[in-house]
Amino acid sequence: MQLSMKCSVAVHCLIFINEAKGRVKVTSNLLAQSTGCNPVVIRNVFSALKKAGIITVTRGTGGTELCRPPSEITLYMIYQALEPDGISSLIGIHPCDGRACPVAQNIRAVLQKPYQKIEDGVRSAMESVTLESMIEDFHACLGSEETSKEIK
Amino acid sequence: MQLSMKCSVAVHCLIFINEAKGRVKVTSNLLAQSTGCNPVVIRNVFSALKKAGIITVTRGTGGTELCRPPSEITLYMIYQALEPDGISSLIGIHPCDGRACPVAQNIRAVLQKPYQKIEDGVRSAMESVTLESMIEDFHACLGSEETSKEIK
DNA sequence: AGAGATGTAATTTTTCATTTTACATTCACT
DNA sequence: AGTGAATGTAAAATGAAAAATTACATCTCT
Repeated sequence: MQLSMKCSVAVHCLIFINEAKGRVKVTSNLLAQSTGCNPVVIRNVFSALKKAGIITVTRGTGGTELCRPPSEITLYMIYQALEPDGISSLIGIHPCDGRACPVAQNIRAVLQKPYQKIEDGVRSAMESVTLESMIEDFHACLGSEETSKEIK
Repeated sequence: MQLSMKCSVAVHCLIFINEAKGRVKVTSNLLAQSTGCNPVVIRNVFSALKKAGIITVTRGTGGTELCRPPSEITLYMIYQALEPDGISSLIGIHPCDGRACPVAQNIRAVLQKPYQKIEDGVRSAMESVTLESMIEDFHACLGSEETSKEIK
């Protein structure tokens, strides 16, 4: 199970929303165009980000905005919003519970500590990345291109 | 893509091999019983661990042994043996290359740094776990059960 | 030669993420 | 009120990757 593409789509959306602020009304169709996903996928991402308090979405007429400064939005918040069972969904253990072998009976317990370490490692890495820093990097990318195109 | 179950199967196998040392000949059929996997799955895991210099497998007559002390075998070595493309196979980016939107054109570059951080976090977490420590934890599990059963 | 293993290619099955369809709901504007 | 353009979600369809299985070649000891 991959650090699902939803996460990269979400970052894409958030950067887009930030860039569009005050200029363009950001709808699920617009972002579907930009990301190459189906509008429903975008709406589901919106829904998750909304529940997590990261964006507001106005019903009926449409439009999306960040509801806190990018410096306060971490990659971990974004990830958690989209994968509620967290990082454990990245990690699998083969099922071998009812078996006579003592290794089979205890493998789950033995792996718990290492997998917890991995989870902690991923979490702290993700917490150290803010949307702000990704936006800065995005601008740096734009700057290094000869033509810095506008979002139309 | 999950931190594939192969990894937990491999740890299972290695603990088993360690426990059986000098007592039982460890065949793919035996470990298939213990893990609940098909013998071919076990053989494939063996094959990967062998290439990585973690175990030796004797052809023809059968049997498997660790070829270095458990303190020198890290979880990262095991993982790497089984997933040659490494941790990047855990992480995905939605494909949106040929699109006009500047966010789409640069999202890959923007995510590279954060994803590298995550990879580093996972790697160092995995490097800090040795087979020895997992074997110790396994023994602790055994000790805490009233009947500490033997591998038969 | 035969029994019991491993080694591996190739196929089938299963599982799961993703996409899509469909429709109810909401809001603004006329 | 009524229409148009959105969002919100459930549910079904699609597709792709993982896992299991089959099959058979190869090896080693007795």
